[in-house]
Amino acid sequence: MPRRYDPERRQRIVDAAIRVVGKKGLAGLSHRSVAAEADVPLGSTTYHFKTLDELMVAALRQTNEGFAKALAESGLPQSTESDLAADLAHALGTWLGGDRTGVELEYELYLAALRRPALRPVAAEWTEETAERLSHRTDPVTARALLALMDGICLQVLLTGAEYDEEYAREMLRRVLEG
Amino acid sequence: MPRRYDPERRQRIVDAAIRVVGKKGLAGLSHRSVAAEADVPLGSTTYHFKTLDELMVAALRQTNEGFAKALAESGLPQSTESDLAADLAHALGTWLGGDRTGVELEYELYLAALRRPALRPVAAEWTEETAERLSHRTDPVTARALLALMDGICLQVLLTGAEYDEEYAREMLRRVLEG
DNA sequence: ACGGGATGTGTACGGCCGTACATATTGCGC
DNA sequence: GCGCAATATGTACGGCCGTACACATCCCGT
Repeated sequence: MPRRYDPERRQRIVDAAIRVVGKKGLAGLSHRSVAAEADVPLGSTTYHFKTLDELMVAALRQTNEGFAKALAESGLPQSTESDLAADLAHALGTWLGGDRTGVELEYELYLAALRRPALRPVAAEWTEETAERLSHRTDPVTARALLALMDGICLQVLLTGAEYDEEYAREMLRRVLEG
Repeated sequence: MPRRYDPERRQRIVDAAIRVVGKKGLAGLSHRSVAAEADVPLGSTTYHFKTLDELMVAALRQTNEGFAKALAESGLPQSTESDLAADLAHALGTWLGGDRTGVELEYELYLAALRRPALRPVAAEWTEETAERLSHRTDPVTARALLALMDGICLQVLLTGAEYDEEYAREMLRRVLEG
């Protein structure tokens, strides 16, 4: 039974976990399904992640970092001159416009924290970090409200199947901003 | 094996399902767990609900109705004179203030619609109905934004473990209202 | 009152799950 | 090179799951 040393085994398992959640949903996540997706034996997933919660934490962290990077690349942090509401509405549009698999995955992991205490610190961390980024262009309290509104709008789009209306989002974000 | 005719069997099963989700989370919902909670044999749950999705739909509908009734009793629909933002913020406070089991249950079922197409019409229906109620005191577009903001605020409270800040909620709702 | 369809009940099967563990291989400090 | 800890692998066990099905019982139209 030949076996090679794999210094990135852990990372490959996390990547596989994200793919599994994207394809089959969080309910389809198991040590076995991840092992199959990552093409590693069952014992390998249980060795690196004693608990499914541990694996979810790693996956959620990774997806959060991915979104944060995408948000940073959209030029949001800087440019204190442009219209923040328009920028946010546009970023949301870009995010929701393409393949929604990533968005659904993000929210599914994010919302799993409702029932899994282990995930809650990660979710809270994410909210805090993002609010802090936005705080460069508005006050912290407003920043949190902007995030809340964006979350709510995303959920409405995802749950009702409605089209994303960027103008509507911009207008409502503007109202919160210019209260 | 004595067995009595039970004309409310189906309703009892739905009630049991809601209790199960409240206690063990959506992941703990199964034909067997519901049957045990409702004190009926396994075959009874599979007879009345061929699919778990069917059972979830019934449960989500019932919790939605419960919240809608609570919201109606809070006197929200009428009283076009009072401050709508304050009323909504207060209702949210009441809802979040007591036992959060009900709130978590509501959101868990609500958000399950992300991955379960069968639940999405119910979730969409709920959003539409509630927005329509609010439309009596503002325009429909603003009503949807108010709902989105309320959802986002609730999620932040539930996910970050922060205390609910009614003043903050009132202020942000006011901004959306008076934009 | 009687027959058929709706409802209730118990049991069994195969499948996926988490976990545990004995065993094999590898890396690395010494 | 040696040895020990870290890592990798395969297998097995018990548990919960959805589903199916045969059979019992009951309601209701006629």
